[in-house]
Amino acid sequence: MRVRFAPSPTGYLHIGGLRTALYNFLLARRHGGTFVLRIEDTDRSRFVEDAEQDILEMLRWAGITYDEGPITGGDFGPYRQSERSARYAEVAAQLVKSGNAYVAFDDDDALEAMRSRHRSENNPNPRYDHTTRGEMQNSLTLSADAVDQLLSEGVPHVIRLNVRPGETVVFSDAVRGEVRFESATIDDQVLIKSDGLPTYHLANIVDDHDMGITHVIRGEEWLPSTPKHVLLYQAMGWDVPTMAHLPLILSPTGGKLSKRNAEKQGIPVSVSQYVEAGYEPEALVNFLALLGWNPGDEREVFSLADLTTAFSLERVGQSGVQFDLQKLNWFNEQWLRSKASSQLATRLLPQARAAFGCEDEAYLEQAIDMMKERMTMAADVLDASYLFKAPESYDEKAVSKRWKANSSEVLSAFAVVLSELDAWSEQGLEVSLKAFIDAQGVGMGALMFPLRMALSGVGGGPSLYALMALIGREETLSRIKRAVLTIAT
RNA sequence: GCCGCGUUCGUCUAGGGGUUUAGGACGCCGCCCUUUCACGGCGGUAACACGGGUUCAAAUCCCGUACGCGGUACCA
Repeated sequence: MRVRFAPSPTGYLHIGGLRTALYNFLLARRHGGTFVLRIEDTDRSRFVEDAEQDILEMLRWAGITYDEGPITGGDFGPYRQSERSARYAEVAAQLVKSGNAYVAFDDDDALEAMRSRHRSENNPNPRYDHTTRGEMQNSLTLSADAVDQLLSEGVPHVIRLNVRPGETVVFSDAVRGEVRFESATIDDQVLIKSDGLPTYHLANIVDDHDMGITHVIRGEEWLPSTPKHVLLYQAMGWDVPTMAHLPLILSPTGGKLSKRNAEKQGIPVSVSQYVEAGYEPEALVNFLALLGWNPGDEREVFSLADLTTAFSLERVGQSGVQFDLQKLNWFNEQWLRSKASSQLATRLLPQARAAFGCEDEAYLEQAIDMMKERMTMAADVLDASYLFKAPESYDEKAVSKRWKANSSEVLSAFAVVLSELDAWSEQGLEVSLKAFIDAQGVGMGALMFPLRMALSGVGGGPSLYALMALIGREETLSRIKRAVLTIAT
């Protein structure tokens, strides 16, 4: 088995692209096959300089490795289409020779003229096909001499697929079963553009054949052009690989997950944006894997390794799937909790340093330990600024609701106990606090709430015993003192 | 317009003729746990697009309609 991911460097890696890459990768790993990365850079006008680099980086971030590709190399290289032009020209020439393709000289104006001649309400998009090619300038309508003449004069031209009407093109899709198209509904696709470079359709089938690709797994947007590809394989006498068209990822409202549309709804489309937002790679991979595929049982949390043993094309769904950020966040929480605090601390230290001047990785690790079950994103720990410095303000609503007349008094009395406490530890603090409220005859809340407010400035958060143990005696006393002064007045 | 693909809780989905009072997960709501907020536990909310047919029996098979999505470029 040989599969490939063949992105076009016309933009940064898209979330849907990552899923396609993932499914290809999983299938290859599952079956001991080979995963090829091929860069389809035949569109000079939309080429984005650093897109290829982004694609490579994002795959690496996600943990998706490939066996052959640009940089990596392999026996079927080169792996950038811009470096394989000669081969496409050769195949195109063969197709012309066998009558399966033809040369066409029509420029943009001629094309538009044809379209406006035929355009009507019932035919808003006239095609260059068997019904219209007879009225155009091509090697089917011109004499051989005229064609040679134009070619020798260097007149710009393209090569088009010669689609004969009256045939039914049938292929079997691993996800959808048998799919059929009438050839009369297929246009004479441009194979070689006037700049001499191939279109996707030609380059793709040539490379898939030459690289020995056995399974083509790609997005559903390619389904309508698959009959053209089948025709091309047949014209060259090549085997058609197994086709599998994945359901499209839709926006949360069901529309296309286009950049504009999605970002309006707060859904980033570039993988790099998820990296920047701080998502765990395992979470994105896990979420994406389940978007259009399921294991058939009730498991939901999968590592990449788990996925490689569970994945199969048979369990890929057929209908479009809506992107749900909340579910992604849930996966992120799951993965965050499974990670060692020490690992997260190492990662977050630079940010903690920038925000709070925190240089102590062990301290950060303890802070993460107590915050882990409250975090959606790793960096959430840094939002709890009270872990690193005294609160600058106190939540007014919470104060007015729960700061009582005796709160300052209780707090001040407890501060005395704290200043004399021998065992400054989570357990020691808990013991002394409980002894204190017993002795004072006050309720737990009468002390806990003012204390929480003094230490954190907010109404909710981690265990106060843990918090005091973390920030230390001096800081605890100073925060209490300050709160008593600030809130009481 | 035409061509293609699709349609089970709001979302991701299981189920593919009788096992179904249609199961799980996210979300939401409630209860419990609890100093708080979370975590966790328990419970609840909520779906077979519609119409025909086939069959003793249809969410499941067939046809039609509606709706959604994709394609209809010298983009990929």
